[in-house]
Amino acid sequence: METGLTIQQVAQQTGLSIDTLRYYERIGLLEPIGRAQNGHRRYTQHDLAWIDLLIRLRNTGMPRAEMVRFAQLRRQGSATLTERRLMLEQHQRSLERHMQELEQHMAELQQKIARIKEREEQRDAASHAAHDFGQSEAAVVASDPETT
Amino acid sequence: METGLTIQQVAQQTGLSIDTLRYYERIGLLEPIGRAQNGHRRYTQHDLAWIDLLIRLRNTGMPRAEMVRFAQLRRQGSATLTERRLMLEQHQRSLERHMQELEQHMAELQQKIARIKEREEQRDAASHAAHDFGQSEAAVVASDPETT
DNA sequence: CCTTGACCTGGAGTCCACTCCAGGTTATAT
DNA sequence: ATATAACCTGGAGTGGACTCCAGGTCAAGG
Repeated sequence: METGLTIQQVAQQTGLSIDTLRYYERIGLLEPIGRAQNGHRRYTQHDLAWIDLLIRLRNTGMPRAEMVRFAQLRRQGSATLTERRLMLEQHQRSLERHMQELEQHMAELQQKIARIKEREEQRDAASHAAHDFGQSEAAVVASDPETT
Repeated sequence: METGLTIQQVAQQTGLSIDTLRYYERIGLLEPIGRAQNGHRRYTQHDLAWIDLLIRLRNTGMPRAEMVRFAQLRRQGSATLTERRLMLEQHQRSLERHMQELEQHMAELQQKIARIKEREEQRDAASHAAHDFGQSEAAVVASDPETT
């Protein structure tokens, strides 16, 4: 069985580093990868698909311990399908909540930016006024309480 | 000036731990907080508002170094308003991208869950068949290639 | 007077998720 | 024959973000 992808190829295709791939194997996120005669890893398409799922879980914030648990269940075969589905559904719900929070934060950031714009205009107006009336820069700056 | 919130009150109101509040001050996310006569910190509403912004930035994934930079600019007063706004706008754009990625991942998770459901049904059908034909559990499990 | 509770400081420890060695093997190119 | 490249292993190091700890101060209550 000399087919299969080298660790380098998998790194390129997945965007994970070679070290990370070996690390994932060490901590049990990947089952032991098959080897060529020379001892080098050879990844199957099957491995690839699993790695893609891992990346998705990681990028959606699933904690490492939970991913390890998920990987363990997978190794136990189809008897654990339901448990795995429940885990994913649970994760999906928490992701949904997280995304709603992000929306919220986004809106607040938007407001913050708007307030900064206002203050930029005030500042510029004040500095023009200062210039017109010969008021000192220091006094102008001091008049800005920098409230947020 | 004996007014202001104790560190404990701020911890409760913000959800940050007392240790985290002190830690944020150490690394320069918070300017040195005012003290009561006995040396205890007293937080103003102004501090509170700033902490809320920090939490928002943190929760939307701004890296610590960038937050420190932002805090430094803020200490320099209104002259840096524009630079700060640009930072926030930039951050907002990256957050937007991140949220789109999450949407994408969410959709893929959804598909994954659907495929697992299919396999659960297949498995159950197979196990009933096995039962009907007296086929062994082991053989049924072995017939599942566990492809994803 | 003594304890209790809320705080203080500087520094060490923890967890996560990698990332980087050092030293070794094997296959290929010059 | 040897150098280069691509791997291997076990283990140490890193950076971020806290979190915990030892030892100390201070004000109020029993």
